[in-house]
Amino acid sequence: MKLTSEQQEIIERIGVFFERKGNQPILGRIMGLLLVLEKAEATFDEIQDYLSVSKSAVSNALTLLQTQNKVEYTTKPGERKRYFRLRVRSWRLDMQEDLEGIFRINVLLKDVLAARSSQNRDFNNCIFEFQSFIEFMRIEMPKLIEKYDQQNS
Amino acid sequence: MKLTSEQQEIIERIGVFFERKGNQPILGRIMGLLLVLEKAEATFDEIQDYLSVSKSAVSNALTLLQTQNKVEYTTKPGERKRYFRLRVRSWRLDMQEDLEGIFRINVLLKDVLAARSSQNRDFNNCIFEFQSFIEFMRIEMPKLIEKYDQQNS
DNA sequence: TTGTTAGTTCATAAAAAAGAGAACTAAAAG
DNA sequence: CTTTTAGTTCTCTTTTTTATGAACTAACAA
Repeated sequence: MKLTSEQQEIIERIGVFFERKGNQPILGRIMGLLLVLEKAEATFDEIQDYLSVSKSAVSNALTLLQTQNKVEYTTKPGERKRYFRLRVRSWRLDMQEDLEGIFRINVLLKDVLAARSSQNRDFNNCIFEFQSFIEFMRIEMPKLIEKYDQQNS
Repeated sequence: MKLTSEQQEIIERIGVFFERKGNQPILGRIMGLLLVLEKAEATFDEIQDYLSVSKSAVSNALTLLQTQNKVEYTTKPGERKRYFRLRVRSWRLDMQEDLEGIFRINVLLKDVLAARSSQNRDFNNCIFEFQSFIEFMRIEMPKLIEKYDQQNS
């Protein structure tokens, strides 16, 4: 089975997206592949074939994706192969973590302020204001998520 | 002038924070340095001294930070040196961009859905739900920011 | 027991990123 | 002008990342 050029293009774009988050290229492409395949799953060697990468690269990538809870596998009775697929359910948590990651500058800025004398009031204030803004967002974000869940229940 | 070990430690932590966002190590350290210095500014060679890196590394890093609008410089009458400092005011916009970056998976997932047949309904639904969640966040986030600005005006 | 399949591990090659240091340039100072 | 200062650019080395291919292992199959 071959991928359409539309599928290939999406895989590359998703690859780049995850690569920019600090993952190695193959990880993103595997995610893309599993998103794009109709069955939404693939065996080890299918992944190898579709993406034309080496066994070891696939093995390492899958191990990583599994420890990151992004991928899991099932087996089928009487078959030795594993069928790998995305754990889409966990993505919302992943995204919340990503957001937390952005907001984590907050902690650093608090420490910066603690380490600074009160000498340069203007600058300190500037930092403080930004830091308050993040604190606000950090507190409101969970409320927003709650709101969403109430709307959709 | 020397940095205290507390200052050095904060610089490293801020360095790592920015490095993990995909910037090269020196960029983050320069940001950290400018956050930690009482004057909140430094000349080219002060940066070199404090961080003990080469001229070229400082030059490249500063150029980059300036094109990213993270740093600017002023000059003082009768002096040829430039005084580099952070553009803290723009950080809120930067952060909004970072958030947008996270939410951009949304667009990709829409394209994924468009490229998929209706064959695998379960999976499609799963993607669609996640995608709706992001769309919700993406719409609500600006409102949240507005709310903050109203509270603090 | 021997073979086969499915995947892992290890040693290394290839490519990319980060940074150093010297040569260079532009502008102001003497 | 010539010199000095401040910063830039270029070349090359070091380090890190990414991926390959071959050897290896575990489990089941014949």
